[in-house]
Amino acid sequence: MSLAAVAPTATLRLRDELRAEILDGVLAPGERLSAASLADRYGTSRTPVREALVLLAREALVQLEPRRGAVVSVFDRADLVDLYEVRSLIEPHAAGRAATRIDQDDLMRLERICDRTESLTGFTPDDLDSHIAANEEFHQIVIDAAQSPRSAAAMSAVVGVPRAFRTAFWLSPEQRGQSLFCHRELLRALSASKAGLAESIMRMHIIGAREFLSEVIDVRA
Amino acid sequence: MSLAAVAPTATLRLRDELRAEILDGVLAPGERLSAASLADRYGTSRTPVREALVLLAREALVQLEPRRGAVVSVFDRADLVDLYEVRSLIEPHAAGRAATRIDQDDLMRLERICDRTESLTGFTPDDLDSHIAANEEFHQIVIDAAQSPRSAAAMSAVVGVPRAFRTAFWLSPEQRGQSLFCHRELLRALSASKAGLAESIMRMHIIGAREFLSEVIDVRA
DNA sequence: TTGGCGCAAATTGGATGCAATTTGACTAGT
DNA sequence: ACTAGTCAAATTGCATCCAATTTGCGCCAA
Repeated sequence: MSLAAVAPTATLRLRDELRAEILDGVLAPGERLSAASLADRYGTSRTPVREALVLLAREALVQLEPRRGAVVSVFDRADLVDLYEVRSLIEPHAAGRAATRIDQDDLMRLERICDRTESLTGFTPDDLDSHIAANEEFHQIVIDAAQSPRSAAAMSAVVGVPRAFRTAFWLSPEQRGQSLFCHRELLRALSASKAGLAESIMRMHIIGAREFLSEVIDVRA
Repeated sequence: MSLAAVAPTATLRLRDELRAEILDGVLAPGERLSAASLADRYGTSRTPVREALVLLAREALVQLEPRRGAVVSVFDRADLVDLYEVRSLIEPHAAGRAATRIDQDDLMRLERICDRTESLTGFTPDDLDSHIAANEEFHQIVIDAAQSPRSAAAMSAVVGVPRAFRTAFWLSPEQRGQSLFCHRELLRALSASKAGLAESIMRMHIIGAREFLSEVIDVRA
């Protein structure tokens, strides 16, 4: 019966929920995460909590010291720039590979995402969420299409931008326009199997986002 | 009192031991890893075994399917090329950053490693191990010196070359020479804070290794 | 003989219990 | 008043226990 959505384990659910809460700022940077209280909060025992924390430590979202528990990682401007620098290495590479490997089905999915994004003209919280989700979906499809397990692994160890920054990004009409433009151009390059072009577009896309976010933070700080 | 080597937890010891055994081929690719038997084998309970497996899954050394346990990942030529392609993105970047950030102490450690490597002229198992260990130490120092947590995280999600390949590499006198040459040149570039040069040397170093290993595998297959 | 069904054994994921370490508050001494 | 020392409470890491799912063997029928 179809793709049989296997019941996700409590560990994975907790990992996703905790990641969301950390990125949303519900769990503040520097906050200590006691396994017992988290287990209580989510209605599970400490075992899956511990395993989820181990996973999040690999994503650099929490820091885990032996015998001393976990604290939510702080995320400052240097981290953001660092993160985008690594993304600007891996994702263009993935886009280039994807150009010669992506299938028609994924191309259509990318196009639908572009169409969906274009129709979102408002700035309501719902629209923001849709933008963010669509963007993540788009990038994930490209990474998967690259068929490079190590690229995917490296990316998953690196992503994790606090929602505050993502929101700032999508609140800018100019960034929305640029992002959609890049996605459309990337789609064309991928459709035409133009690896070098796809790589370049992705690099511009990522570095552009980095520059914008970097400025936004500067203004705030 | 020094860096107080905190007692590593059983989880981390198991992670390291299992990783070593997987890379050494003691645990064969495709082999099913039952938590109970591993716990028995290492004299612990299943809890730390499970946590170690979760960690190794993030390094792509095992594959973990919910409710169905873990199997040792297979590692073929495509994996090796994929791995080195990602390394060739991240490590040169790290080397470039390290050039303007590394301190005198680390430079001296790198130099000592080069000296140590140069004195290893034999091809005994011990010498091979020393080569492999020295090489890993060298690269790790550079990555740490880059002071880029995301680069370090991305690398740790990507490394893990089966010992058979590493051995093949260091059994080649030509590769030994090239490797030492690259390390010495990299050391000079880092000492002179020449970021672009350091990056280029590292890129050549990684891609060179990839080409050699790729050929070796072709011959075998 | 071969294919499908069913039940038992094995195995996983999660909960709980326990010893060891850490935390942090209180006391005592300067 | 402030620092050092001590001891109890909290918390971690690991072992063990239990329910739920998967695996694999045996049986039966075609």
